[in-house]
Amino acid sequence: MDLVLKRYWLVKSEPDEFSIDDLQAQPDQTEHWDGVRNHQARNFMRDDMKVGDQVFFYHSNTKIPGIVGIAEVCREGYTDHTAFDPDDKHYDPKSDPDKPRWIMVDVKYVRHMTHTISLTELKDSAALEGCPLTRRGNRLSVMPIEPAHWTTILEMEA
DNA sequence: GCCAACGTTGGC
DNA sequence: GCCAACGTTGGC
Repeated sequence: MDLVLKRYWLVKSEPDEFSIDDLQAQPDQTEHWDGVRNHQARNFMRDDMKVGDQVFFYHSNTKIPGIVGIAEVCREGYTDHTAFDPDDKHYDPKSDPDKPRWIMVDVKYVRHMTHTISLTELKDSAALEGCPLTRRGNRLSVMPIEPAHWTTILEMEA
């Protein structure tokens, strides 16, 4: 067995587009995380996200933005086919099927948080200082979470 | 390669 | 709806 440290992540979604409830409602509670069109976020999915990694599910652009649940990676990076579909919202005419530039992973629902850990609470936590999420002006839709921060956030649930 | 203009994200 | 913070694009 590989002795690999489990990694932790956070992914953002607008609940109007795709919420934690939507993920739970999938037939196998699994969905591909398509539509990421940012290179840094893409690189995380392509290079670093491994099956079994734990993922915070974050709702953005909503009344109370914050962490609403947990998912886990169940398939590692592969071509995001939506980039080739002219009818798709995230169509990228410059993406060549022979040389795909966009990548997605599959995530599986694990559970809801007992309550939303709001962005306000996250910002107020001294232990989370320096976390990419609470950094000003952060727009990354996929970001790594340090193990210590993961634990801190879980403790905020209680 | 610089940088202004423009588009998007996302909190408020 | 506003606007700050970025990322991307395109002229030069």
